[in-house]
Amino acid sequence: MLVYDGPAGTRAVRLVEVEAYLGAADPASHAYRGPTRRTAPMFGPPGRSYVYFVYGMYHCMNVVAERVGVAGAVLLRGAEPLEGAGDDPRALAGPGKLARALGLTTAHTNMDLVRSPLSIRDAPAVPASRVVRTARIGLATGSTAHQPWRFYVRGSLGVSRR
DNA sequence: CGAATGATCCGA
DNA sequence: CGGATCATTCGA
Repeated sequence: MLVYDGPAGTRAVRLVEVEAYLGAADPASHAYRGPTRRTAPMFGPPGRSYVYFVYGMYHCMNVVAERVGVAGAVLLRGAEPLEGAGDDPRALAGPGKLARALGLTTAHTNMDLVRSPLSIRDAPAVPASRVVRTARIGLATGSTAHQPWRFYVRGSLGVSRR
């Protein structure tokens, strides 16, 4: 689950859809061409956030997943509301909508997700039989475009495309 | 400095 | 399928 104790109170959601992004080996990744000011968190320590702004109006959040110097992150694409996040899972179905619902912006990039108001915590385990693995969404081109690096919980209304 | 573009979403 | 809308990135 993802918890944000922010200015609007505590908001908690149960993550049901994610995608993995690598570095130099993944043309679809922001980290493909090496670190920049924006993507620096992707090359930093694991367990921190990487939030970026795109299409002039949306923010998307990732969880950095590799050791320092190695790019790797998990894009949070969908969730179900638990607390303070409304009661409609469809409002959390999609990375832009998820970030918006929690009130996340680029100010929340590079935060320590273990010890900060924005945190990732354990949630009840999901049986492997309910986890679906598919290709990632919204990628233009690239050799990794068809890799099955998207995971979601079968049947959840918080999944962006079903 | 200018131009292109994007890990999206919504509405027609 | 196109438009919204702008920070970031790359090339000149």
